[in-house]
Amino acid sequence: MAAPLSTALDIYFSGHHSDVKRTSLSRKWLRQNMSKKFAICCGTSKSTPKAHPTSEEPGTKGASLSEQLKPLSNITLSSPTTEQSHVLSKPKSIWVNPTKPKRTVLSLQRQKRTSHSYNPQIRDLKRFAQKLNDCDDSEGDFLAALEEIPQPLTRDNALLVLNSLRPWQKAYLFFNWLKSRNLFPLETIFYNVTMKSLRFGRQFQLIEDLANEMIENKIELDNITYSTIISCAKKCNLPDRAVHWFERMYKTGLMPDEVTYSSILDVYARLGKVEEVLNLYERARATGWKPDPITFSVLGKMFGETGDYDGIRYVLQEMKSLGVQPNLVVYNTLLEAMGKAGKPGFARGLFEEMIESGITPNEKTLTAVIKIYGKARWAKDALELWERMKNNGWPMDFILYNTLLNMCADLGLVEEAERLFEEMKKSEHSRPDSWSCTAMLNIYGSIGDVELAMELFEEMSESGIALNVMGCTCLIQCLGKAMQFDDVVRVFDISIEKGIKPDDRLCGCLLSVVSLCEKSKDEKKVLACLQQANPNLVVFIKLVVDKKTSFETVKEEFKGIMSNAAVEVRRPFCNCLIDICRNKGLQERAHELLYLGTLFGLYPGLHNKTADEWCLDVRSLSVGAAQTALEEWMGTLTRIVQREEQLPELFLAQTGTGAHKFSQGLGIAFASHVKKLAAPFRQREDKVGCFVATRGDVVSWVQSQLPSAAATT
DNA sequence: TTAGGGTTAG
Repeated sequence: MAAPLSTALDIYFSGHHSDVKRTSLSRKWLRQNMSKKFAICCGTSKSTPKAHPTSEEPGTKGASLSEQLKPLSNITLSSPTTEQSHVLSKPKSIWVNPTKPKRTVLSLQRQKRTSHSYNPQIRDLKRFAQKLNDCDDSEGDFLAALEEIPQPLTRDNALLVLNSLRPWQKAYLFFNWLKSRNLFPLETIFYNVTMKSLRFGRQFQLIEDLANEMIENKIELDNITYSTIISCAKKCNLPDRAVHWFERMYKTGLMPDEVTYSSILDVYARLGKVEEVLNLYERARATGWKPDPITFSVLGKMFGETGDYDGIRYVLQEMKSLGVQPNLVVYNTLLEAMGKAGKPGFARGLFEEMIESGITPNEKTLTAVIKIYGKARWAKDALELWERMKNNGWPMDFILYNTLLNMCADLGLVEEAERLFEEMKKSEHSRPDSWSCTAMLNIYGSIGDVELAMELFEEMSESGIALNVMGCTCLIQCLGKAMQFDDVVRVFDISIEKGIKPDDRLCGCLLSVVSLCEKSKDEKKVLACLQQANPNLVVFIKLVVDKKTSFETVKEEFKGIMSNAAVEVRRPFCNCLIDICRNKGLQERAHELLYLGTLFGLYPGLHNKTADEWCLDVRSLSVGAAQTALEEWMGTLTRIVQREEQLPELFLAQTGTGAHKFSQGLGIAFASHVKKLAAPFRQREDKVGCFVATRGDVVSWVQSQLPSAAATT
């Protein structure tokens, strides 16, 4: 039988592929169709999958709600099956009768809470509940204290007490006591209140036990029950259980209201199932639902997680077209999302719009915006905002303090950071912690001030602030650059002793320190550290620096090392390995490594070609890797000239000015290598870190390198 | 927490 709830949307959205193309397609589709009252065709295939409806939705009349909803839970929520992929691969143009109302997927009415009348005993009961809260946690003491309960213990009185008990253990004990006394039937609300308490204690198993008990005793589970179960599963990082209960809800014929619905949207969003979220969202919208700001916050966060700028704009556009005014949380979420999508300009606009609308930013807003300005290196905007924060007395907390410190590190604002750090020391609620110290170590590392970095390191152990893995990395990097290898080893050993677990970034840092060692005794010491952190990496280094190792072996092992490393450290790993080889005069191996790095996609955008201009962009390369890339490029150009193939008018090599104002070494080293190779590039005066050559320059350079060729022309 | 959903740090 045809799936009753199926519409064009079922076929279009039933896929479980989360690739970007489909997601953006879905959204595009959503954008175009949201306001239309009927579904339109969405496929071109001529064949009709039997399992799906064509122009009608047959078989829905008289079907139970549970049956009607089955396809939704099966098609939308469960894992993909061959049948579904079949459906997906053969979409069919279909029309849905516009006069037929959309089948609902959520109840537009939020579940009403029962109102209770004023309880004249409220003061006595509150006092009694307080006494229970104050008594010892042991079951015996609690039950003894219960003997003094004000009489009579009516349903309402019991509920009031249950609601006032905390922590969860006491509420749970009281609930079980009520059950054993059998004074009155324990209806849904008693379970809901108890579950709420259990949720605070993250006791998902107990909540699930209670839910099963309700089912067994035929006590109705309502929207509040389900949303409590789902949000607890989410809190306990058990998305599968959240989905399970959501599906069960449909199967039993209970329609979720918007609270339950947005809660499950959030579950899917956190699982990264963008398409499912959009599917559910669209379906609900199509039945006339006007989502509230919480839903938009969920969507905004989801798009932020994938840095999906179009998605964020879609959320804004939806809110605008539905006349939903963003609240503080929505603004915060969208600002955060804009940051993740790398759109500082739009974030700034949104922030100003928020202020304009009369909303006062809180700590989270300011943390998001300061972070964005810092990462974008917008010093002017960051400092202006900081000033505004002070002038307006906007709220600060220690996360915001630490974010300001990180911003200072990003912008190289050393004095400002030091002032702020001192201010934190004097403050009552925002004393420096590991994060603050890490930011300072980062700053001292960036300006290469080993003394200040080590001073802070000692100060930390005196004041009992633990060094974390990132602080350790910053400090070791700083010591390495200062060639203080014994201190590198000392800091590393202390860190391990104190229980720091080395991560890939720390390994990358140690690897870069290895590349700085000039004496073999230093190299040995640092390699011994690396041996503890990542023995495989040490094995690989030995293999690579051994001339006898074949390229095929290097390639195989390279693959293993890189696939085991976090994505963000793969390129730095490769850069350092190239540096190590070059330092040992193993140029050929360095070229092989650069080739492998390129092969495995670690250097996207290294070469950029247009008809008029070829560009070598070495901005993300280390000195050795950049030199290797330049040699490689000159070799390629030589071959092209010799073969008399087409060349563009202009050649460009970019080193950039260094991502950080303290790291400008690459341009200098590159320039000297250009000179050494007598390559025809000259540094542009108007643009630092940019080297240019014309076609004529390159051709004559090649000819000068090949005297015999020059003689014949 | 006063029966249920959303937002801050390398």
